[in-house]
Amino acid sequence: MNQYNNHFIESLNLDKCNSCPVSTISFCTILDEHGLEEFSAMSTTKIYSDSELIFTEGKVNQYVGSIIEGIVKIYKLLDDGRQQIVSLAFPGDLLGNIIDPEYSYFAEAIGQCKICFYQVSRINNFAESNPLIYRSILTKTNEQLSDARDWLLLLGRKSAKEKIASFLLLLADRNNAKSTQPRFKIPLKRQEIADFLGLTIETVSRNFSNFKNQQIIREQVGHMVTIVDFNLLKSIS
Amino acid sequence: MNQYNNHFIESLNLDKCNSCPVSTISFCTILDEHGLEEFSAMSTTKIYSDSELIFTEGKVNQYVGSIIEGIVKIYKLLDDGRQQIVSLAFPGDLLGNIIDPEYSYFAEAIGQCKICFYQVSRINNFAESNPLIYRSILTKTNEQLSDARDWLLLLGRKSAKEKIASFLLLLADRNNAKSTQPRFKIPLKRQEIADFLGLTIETVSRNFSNFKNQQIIREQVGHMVTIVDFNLLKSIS
DNA sequence: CGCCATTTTGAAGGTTTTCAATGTCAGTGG
DNA sequence: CCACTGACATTGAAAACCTTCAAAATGGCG
Repeated sequence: MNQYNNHFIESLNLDKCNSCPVSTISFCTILDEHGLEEFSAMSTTKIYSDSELIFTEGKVNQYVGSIIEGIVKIYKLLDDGRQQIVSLAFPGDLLGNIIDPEYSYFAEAIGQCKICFYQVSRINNFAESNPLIYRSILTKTNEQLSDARDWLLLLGRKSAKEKIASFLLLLADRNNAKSTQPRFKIPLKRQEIADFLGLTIETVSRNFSNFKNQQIIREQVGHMVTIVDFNLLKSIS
Repeated sequence: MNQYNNHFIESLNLDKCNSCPVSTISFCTILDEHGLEEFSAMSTTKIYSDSELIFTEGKVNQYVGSIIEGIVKIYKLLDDGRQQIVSLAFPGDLLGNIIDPEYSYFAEAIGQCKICFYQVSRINNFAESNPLIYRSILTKTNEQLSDARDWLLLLGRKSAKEKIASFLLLLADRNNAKSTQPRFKIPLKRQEIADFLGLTIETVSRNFSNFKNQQIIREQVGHMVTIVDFNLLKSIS
């Protein structure tokens, strides 16, 4: 009975990874079957609903996660409440890190999110026999660094119009919308777009209106947007 | 003769690391004596003079470096020449990465710099027998990511005045100036400060003038600066 | 001393923000 | 079914902040 039960749990774990939609892009993808078996046994999957907090700045860094479904916004706050979104994390992206003693930002679900969590301490134990997991985490971290630096250029040097154009192209890219007229859902509210682009909600709204008037984009119900003139948008960005 | 020569070279390499001023903070610090011996044999030290280019965007990523002396600015450019400094790298900091196929930014020496280089391919070979080097690189990369995200908040949400204050405090911190009235050299020209803070040179100059008039800072010849009212500066930032 | 790069300062202008009001839309209850 | 509500988005007008353009001042160095 006990034996059967253990076997059952292990099967479940392996099934979980085998059926995981991000198994080929998450940081765990480098593991072989043996490593994955051990690794999957360490994981806990959790579902968050819209606007739920996942990490809080200042709290002890106990868990890292891998996003399975949904989008997570990573943001920082100033004392007076001004907010800056420093990253949007999509499925396959790593949430948190295994280095810092505490979280240095907030993470919040945008819409429903499914996240696969690991204890930081257990990852480090695991790494003793599977050190390549460090390289895999490094790869993910390096991507985030590269994205962050691209965004520094945007925040520091681009105009509002250029920022909005870049934002739309980023979303098109993240949605793998390869058509000449990509169509996708904008997952952020106007205020969140503003907090991502370092603008006010009014400036965001005005620039969206301009793009719509100039027929560069079209917006349908439910925040669906179509990029009508992709090349023009690219040259603006 | 050959034997003697080989031994001489190995001694030189070990000496190099033993006398290295950043041996306790660079990413190579985790290596034991054996690892360090092999590692140091892979390294090449190079000296750059002021304004010399170290990396160029788009070039194949062949080398990573560890800064031994001096400061390096990492920056990105827009097509029309607008520039954004995305990082200032100090002694002990890692330059470049071992993941990307090519450099995605420019790196330029600020003043004279001494840098210890390693071939990316050789680091990866080395890691096969010393995988913990990945964790060490991860730690450095993670720091850079954290700094980049702090800077996103600054660029996106702070006023010019707050930016200048934050910049001064950053320099004080990097100079380990723990006095109540820290004093240090500003290594950047006004234009570079502007490119770091997402401002124009005139705005930077005006805000420096304001701080000087309000006796918050004092500036001496040779870009030496004293923070007179540290707490005020902190509350402004 | 004079040159050149750099910095500072002034005045005008523009972009973005702020403040305020209006508009839209989905959900709720009369 | 439609009015009401509250959250979110848009629009307008004025103000603020930062930039742009221009000129003067400073400072290092031959």
